[in-house]
Amino acid sequence: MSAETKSLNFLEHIIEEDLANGLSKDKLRFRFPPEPNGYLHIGHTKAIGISFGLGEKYNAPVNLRFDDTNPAKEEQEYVDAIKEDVSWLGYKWAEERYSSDYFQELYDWAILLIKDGKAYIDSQSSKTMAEQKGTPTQPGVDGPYRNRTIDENLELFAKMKAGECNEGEHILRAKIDMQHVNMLMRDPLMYRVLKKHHHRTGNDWCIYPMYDWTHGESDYIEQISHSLCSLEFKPHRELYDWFKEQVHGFAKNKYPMQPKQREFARLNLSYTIMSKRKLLKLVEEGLVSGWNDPRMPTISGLRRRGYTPQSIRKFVETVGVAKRENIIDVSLLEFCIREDLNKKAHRVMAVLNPIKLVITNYPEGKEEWLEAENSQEDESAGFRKVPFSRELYVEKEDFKEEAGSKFFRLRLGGEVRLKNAYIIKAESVVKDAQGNVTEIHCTYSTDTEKKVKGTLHWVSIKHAIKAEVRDYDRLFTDEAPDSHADKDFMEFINSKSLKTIEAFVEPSLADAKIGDQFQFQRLGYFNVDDDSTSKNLVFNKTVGLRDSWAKVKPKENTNNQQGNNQKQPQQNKRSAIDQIKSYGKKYDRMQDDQREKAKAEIIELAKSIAYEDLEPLFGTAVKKAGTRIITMISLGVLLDNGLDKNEAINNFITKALEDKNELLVVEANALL
RNA sequence: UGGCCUAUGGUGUAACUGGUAACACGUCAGUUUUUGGUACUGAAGAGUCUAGGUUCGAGACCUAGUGGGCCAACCA
Repeated sequence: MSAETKSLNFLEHIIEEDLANGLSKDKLRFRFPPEPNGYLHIGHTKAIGISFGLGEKYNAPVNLRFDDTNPAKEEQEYVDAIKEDVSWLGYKWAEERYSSDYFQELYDWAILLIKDGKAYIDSQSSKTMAEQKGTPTQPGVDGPYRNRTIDENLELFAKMKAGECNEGEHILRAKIDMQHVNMLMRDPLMYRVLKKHHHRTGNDWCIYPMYDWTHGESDYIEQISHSLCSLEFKPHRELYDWFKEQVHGFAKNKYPMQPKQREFARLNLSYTIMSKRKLLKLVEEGLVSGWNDPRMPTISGLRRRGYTPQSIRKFVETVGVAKRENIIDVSLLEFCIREDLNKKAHRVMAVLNPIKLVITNYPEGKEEWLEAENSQEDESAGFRKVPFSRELYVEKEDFKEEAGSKFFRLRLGGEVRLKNAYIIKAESVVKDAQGNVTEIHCTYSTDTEKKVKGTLHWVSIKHAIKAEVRDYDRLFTDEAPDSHADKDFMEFINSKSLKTIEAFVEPSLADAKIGDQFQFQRLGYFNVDDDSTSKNLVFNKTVGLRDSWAKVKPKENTNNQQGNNQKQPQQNKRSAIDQIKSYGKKYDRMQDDQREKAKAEIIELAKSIAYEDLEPLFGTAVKKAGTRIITMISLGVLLDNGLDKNEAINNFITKALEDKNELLVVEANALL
């Protein structure tokens, strides 16, 4: 129960080990370093949660650092949005920093590196340099400028900085090793000429440092103890360390601690994408209303949709941290927001798909204001009044003329409770020319103690307020839209991801404010959208309630069968021989009937394997009887299909006959 | 023809320096219920990718294989 019993993730293990090895706890310092070139998304909340979470756990400072070294892509708008999102999540950064704060210091160090013979000016085109770089499997070759004199390098670098060079004319690169197995170590670029206005440094600079040179040294300047980033930066670590060691040589008095980069797997969510570039495309092509469209996986989108900071933090916490690729099921995110809103949201009644219901024995013109509980989860939530009258709206789905015993809602002749009101009985219906029910006529009873199976929500027609409700579906139809080599993620766009509904809500909602959150009873959680006005209320459906009725309900579930589709391909993906092998692991421990089934499966699978697949298993260790048995069974199938016995087969069988495992002996005998 | 990372129920994470798998979501069933919600109780579901090795003992350590990911932007 207590926090200390919770097991540590691998990053915490690393930190604990460092502390045990003498790192002082007050030296711990982390950072979250976004590039201000887009909005933060749910994937970033993992990185944020890790670094800020560690900060909270160890009471260590966490800087928010904008990695702003590419003026071509970065904008103040993004800086502001990022700050808003991080604050909204409830995290407090120790200091707001910018990589651009360090341009001068970085430049000074670059000169020292040149003087050390560790960096040089290259003056070739990017294309020829790329060619000289080789490929992951082929080493690179040295370029013609690699051995320029230090003086010449210094002079050219100064000219670059002075604005005397054009973009692409010269660059500064580190002198490491063009034959290095790690491509990043093949004389990486440190500076390029970029005659662009920077959102903070204006036109002060016309050379800008590259990521590898900037990022590590920014960590170093800020004396970050653990620099945590996602897995794709793993290859950069070697370079990170190389730069760090060079600079530490000049600056160890000023900056004693050398940071340590460690990498974790980024978060992926099913049915959405996590790439700023691709999200930008959705925005630019108008497929969503903006970065904060409620369907977007951005923090601002989730916020507008009605997700709370607590729910997102809980989500990130439950997801955990490790180093393997993952796709997290959206149902976990949905669980987190339901759990949070269940405690907080007040219950109200709203009818999204109305049908008129008339209570024939309720006097015309009469109205009553009935007491309704705001939340059964929170006693302090109190009560409100809801108006009741002769004519109501209820959900179309809640009525059927005839229905099976599993249908707890209203049917002709059946009784049902109206939430917060009376028990009614359906007596008759009115139909239009096409035979559609347009009105349900009921009688009511004031005996509310009576037990009935169903309870319906409703709204008094006379008092109800019209409201716009936006119902969202997932943005993509594929579980992993950007993981297909042969298909573009845009092909999986769900064209029906937004449904606008004209709904009727109870009058207490008249003064709901933007951002207010409610549970529309029996339907789900909804919040008041930014577009809402007092004249035209707009609600977003944050998430539906868990709905066990939907699972029982026959057919008509059109697009909710994704769950089944997944299992098949996963199994089919394993080759027959692998499936057979996995039977082998447990074969000798199975119950008789299970074993019969398994054997039949194995015989089936064995028909599609080759002898070459099987032969290596002849050498299986004696103690692994199961594997040897399944091998024997499979071998039998191959022999039946015309395979000739050879030396290896005979040896395998002979050896098996002497085994102490009876099952194996039986199978071996069968092959004689 | 390379290097690095990774492999545990449907999903995600655990298992302290080796002692035969736990938690959450999801699924199923029951109880409660003026929400087919919530809460509570219970169940099913993996023997840890494969093979070999070290060991009294391996999910953990070693080797090889297989699957997945990353690495050749004057992006970060």
